[in-house]
Amino acid sequence: MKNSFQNIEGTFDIYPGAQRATECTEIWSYLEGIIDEMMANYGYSEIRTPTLEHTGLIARGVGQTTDIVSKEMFAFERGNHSYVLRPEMTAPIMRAYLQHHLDQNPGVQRYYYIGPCFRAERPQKGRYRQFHQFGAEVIGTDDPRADAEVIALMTDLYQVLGIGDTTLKINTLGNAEARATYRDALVGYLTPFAEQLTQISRDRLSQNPLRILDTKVEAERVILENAPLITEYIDEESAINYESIKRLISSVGIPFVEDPMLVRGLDYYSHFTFEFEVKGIGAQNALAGGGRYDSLAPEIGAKAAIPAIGFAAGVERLILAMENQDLCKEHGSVKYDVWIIAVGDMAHEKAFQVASQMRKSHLRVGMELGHRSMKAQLRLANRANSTFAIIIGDQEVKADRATVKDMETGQEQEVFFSDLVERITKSST
RNA sequence: GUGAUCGUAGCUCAGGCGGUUAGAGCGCCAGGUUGUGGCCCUGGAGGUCGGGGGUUCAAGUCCCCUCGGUCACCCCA
Repeated sequence: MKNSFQNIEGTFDIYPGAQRATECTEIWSYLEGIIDEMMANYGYSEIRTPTLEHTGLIARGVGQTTDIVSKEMFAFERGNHSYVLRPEMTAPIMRAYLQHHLDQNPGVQRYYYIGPCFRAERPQKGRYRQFHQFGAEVIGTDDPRADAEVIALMTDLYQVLGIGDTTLKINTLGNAEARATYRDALVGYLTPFAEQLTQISRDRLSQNPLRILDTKVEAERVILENAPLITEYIDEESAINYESIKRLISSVGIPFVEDPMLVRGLDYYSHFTFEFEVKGIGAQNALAGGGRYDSLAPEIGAKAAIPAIGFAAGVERLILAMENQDLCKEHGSVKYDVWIIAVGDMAHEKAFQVASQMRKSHLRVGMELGHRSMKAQLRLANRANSTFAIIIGDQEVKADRATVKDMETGQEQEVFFSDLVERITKSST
């Protein structure tokens, strides 16, 4: 490249007309529009928090021993403070909730967000160093309907987008005591096999044994076949809630698969957890993941637990799934109502005024700004997919009439400048 | 962080075992039609062959380093 500056590894630009769907402005706009609409349908309000947070918030919230905190953070020092580019949004949102006493608002709080997150991993398909997440959080209730609601929300979104082939996996991790008992049982079971485990799993045996459950190493999976299941250790309240959630989502026709090995990699999850997967987007097939995180609030400064449930979904992965299922094509180009063609200095000024007037009437107006031939400008009108071309030359300025050309039929008509807006508005809607 | 693989025009790619001014298609610009798009024809612009170093009379081609892309492990959205 002649240009010596490039975007940083694992990041990418989003620009109009990009060949890759994940880099194409039009696809992003379309998707963001659908997400905003869906969230509004469900009564979720947008929340925006800073990209930068104190390192301590993330370390405490997400968990010191998680991979995200221990090796994937973009953190830096400045003055006496340590900052991070946020690797996820749930902890920041809970921080904002506590900081602004949002529990004082009436009723349960429902939020959604969309924005960039950062993790220092080696990039691959569906995984970038700067990536985008959108998600929803319901804070202030432990009612199973909240859990079922966020599931329904995601399911509806996939349906509206037309995405098929998704699998919903669900599990419950129980309360803290249940998990501790299970953890001991699992460690007890796995310790005799320690010699056969990978180094990573051996470390986890003492650090975070539940993480061993989703290993991909075949030998370890074989060992795990006879391991105790968390299902046998779940506390009664969790079990009842879990049954309610299953009943609720079944009652609205949402299929799911129970997976007792599903544990999420962030420390704040407890009770209900879930994950949406899709085929065909590479090894990183998790479209969205989430669960209940009642214990997050006290971890970052609240006096007591605050019941909450939410999920995070990857925007890039969603776009990859759309692309894979051929759902990106029709969102490729902007359609113009009119394209104004001006030849000559007098015409240029007139065209500027006409464009201004038409734009005030909410028409989509395109116009070239250089001094190019009529032929060239018509070609642009054609490429821009415009319904009409309005031709303004010396003749038109003198006659006080523009030539309006229907780009599909090729038919032309002379229209007084004063009647232009009305003429176009009538026929373009 | 580990590994594999790739890097030639804006894009997709050709360039046998090193050998003249590095090519094509698409796209872009202009003209063919002195004021008319799509199709067609003609022409043009655009490349220090990712970057640096080395071997050689000679490197896009061979060697080393480096920077990126892609994919997988790992992890997760």
